[in-house]
Amino acid sequence: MSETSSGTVAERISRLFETLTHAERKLSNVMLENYPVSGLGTITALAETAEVSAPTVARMARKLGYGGFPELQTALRTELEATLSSPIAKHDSWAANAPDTHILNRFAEAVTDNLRQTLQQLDLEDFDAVVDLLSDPSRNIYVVGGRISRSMADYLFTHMQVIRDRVTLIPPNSNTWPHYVLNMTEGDVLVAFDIRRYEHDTHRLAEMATEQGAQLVLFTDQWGSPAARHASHGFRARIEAPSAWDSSVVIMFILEALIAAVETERWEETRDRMKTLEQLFDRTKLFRKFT
Amino acid sequence: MSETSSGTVAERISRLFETLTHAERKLSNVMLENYPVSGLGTITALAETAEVSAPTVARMARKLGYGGFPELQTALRTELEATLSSPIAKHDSWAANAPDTHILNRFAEAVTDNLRQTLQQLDLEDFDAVVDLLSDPSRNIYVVGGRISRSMADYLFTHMQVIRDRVTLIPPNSNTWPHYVLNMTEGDVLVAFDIRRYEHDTHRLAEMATEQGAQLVLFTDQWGSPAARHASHGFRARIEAPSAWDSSVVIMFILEALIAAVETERWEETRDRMKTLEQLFDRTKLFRKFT
DNA sequence: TTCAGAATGTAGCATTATTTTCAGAGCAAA
DNA sequence: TTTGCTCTGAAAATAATGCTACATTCTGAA
Repeated sequence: MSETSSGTVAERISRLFETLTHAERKLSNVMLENYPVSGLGTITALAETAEVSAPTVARMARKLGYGGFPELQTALRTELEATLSSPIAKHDSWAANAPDTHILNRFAEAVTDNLRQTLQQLDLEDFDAVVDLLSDPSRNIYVVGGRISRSMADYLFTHMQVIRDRVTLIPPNSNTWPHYVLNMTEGDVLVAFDIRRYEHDTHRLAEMATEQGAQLVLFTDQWGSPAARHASHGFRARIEAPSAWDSSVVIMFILEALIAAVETERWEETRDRMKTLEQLFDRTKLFRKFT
Repeated sequence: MSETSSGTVAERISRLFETLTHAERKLSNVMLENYPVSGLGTITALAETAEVSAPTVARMARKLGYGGFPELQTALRTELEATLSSPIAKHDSWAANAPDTHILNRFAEAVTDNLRQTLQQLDLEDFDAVVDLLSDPSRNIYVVGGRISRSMADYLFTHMQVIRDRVTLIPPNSNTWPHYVLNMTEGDVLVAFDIRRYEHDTHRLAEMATEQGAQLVLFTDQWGSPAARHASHGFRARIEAPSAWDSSVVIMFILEALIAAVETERWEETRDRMKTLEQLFDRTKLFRKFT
């Protein structure tokens, strides 16, 4: 079944993707992005959209097992006809060829529900306020996670570290926490993750930090962590999933939106820092060669 | 509102139908019959299907208010595009009370697009095969991430560690990697994350691991990492976001779905392990009290 | 760094599609 | 039947599309 010359255009692209070159991949993405309409215009139009040359498109058509671009177009039209004539069918399931009951589809359903519900009740003023806090270069930012949410904390830390100075990741081992609290002062920000099962230690840390005058930004689930009473700002994400575990996808989503917003807020500095970082990486690479 | 030059192609045809000539009516019927696909081929093909001449088709396009046949085709494609993308429920906006342009809404749009497109081209056989690999207790599992994707690796590791034995998280420092490769044997599994910018070291690790007989499961982006050539199974996630960074949300999604599937596969063992884990946590807590 | 080989784009050409021109067919009215 | 009109399609002219050959650029290995 792995023959080149069978299946829909999209399938063939996916199947051959590994063997495609840089320009061809760029083209593939454009074709799949607005499938199949983007492939129904002229070869020139498609080439321009994908920012590749027309011959590249023609070569790709060959690679996919068609005699040429027009032949590929005919295939697209045939597919489209079949799709349109079959009743609703369309977006019943997310993953193609998978039954609705496949874990991927059930997960997709759950996650988009979570996302919708979370956004519905998310307080925009809170969001913007947190962006301001995190953008303020005079504040120290501390990030801490729990047993599972540690990865989220880590993710936020990695990105914030690029964007700005004075960001600290507090390690998961709660023995060391007092040392960090010791350094917190009025106006500092503690970003904490506390998803069920809520961790007693996190609660304590929040308490101590706010007593030191730090502001608490709390990420929690729809039931709300007990630490919430100390929080100046909080995000309650829905985390339900068809699994024994909770889903962190929505949390990740909010994090990324936050990061993007902070980044925009301080774009000048961020850009400079990113540039410098690139250079430093290059030098590291060079350094390695001589080791 | 009865102007010729407005509305969809179908609407215009209906509106003008009475004024159309014999040959033009024959043509109209063909066009409406298999709308809009029949109009997307060449003018000659359409003419032949309708058993009229090509000039008739061109004249008709003019009558409908278009500059020529190609212009009519463009209109058809635009309509089609709108039709195909709208069933996916154009959410007016995700976050209540926020303008569409708020970063949260733009992000939500991008992420759901990413999710949809990723699932569309995701290979289910690959997915199921990876679930089998990760469920097989006789294999050692190694997990490794890059500079950013490290958090993803960490997240997977944390969960897999609960579910099963013999899971190792390879640290980000590539100096130590050979030590890990040394231990890999036939049938072991290396789960690697390589999102752009692709890291040369990761590529090398993949190479060495597969030479040792390990199977490579690779998470990458839509452009595909160079390490993919060594991969037995791969997931290509779309990572575009309205930000200077890429979005890891879809990767996280796939991870969670994988984890849920593996968990289901070996539910008996997982349940026992989770129960034991709970008890261990309780004892840790107790232990603390006396410290 | 240098070099070979692959990948990509440019330019021109062959092909195909579209439009225009024009002659003939059909039809209604005188 | 004739006349004049519109409609229609054949064929030529024009425009565009898509393909091939070749030059340039890029990439990766030595």
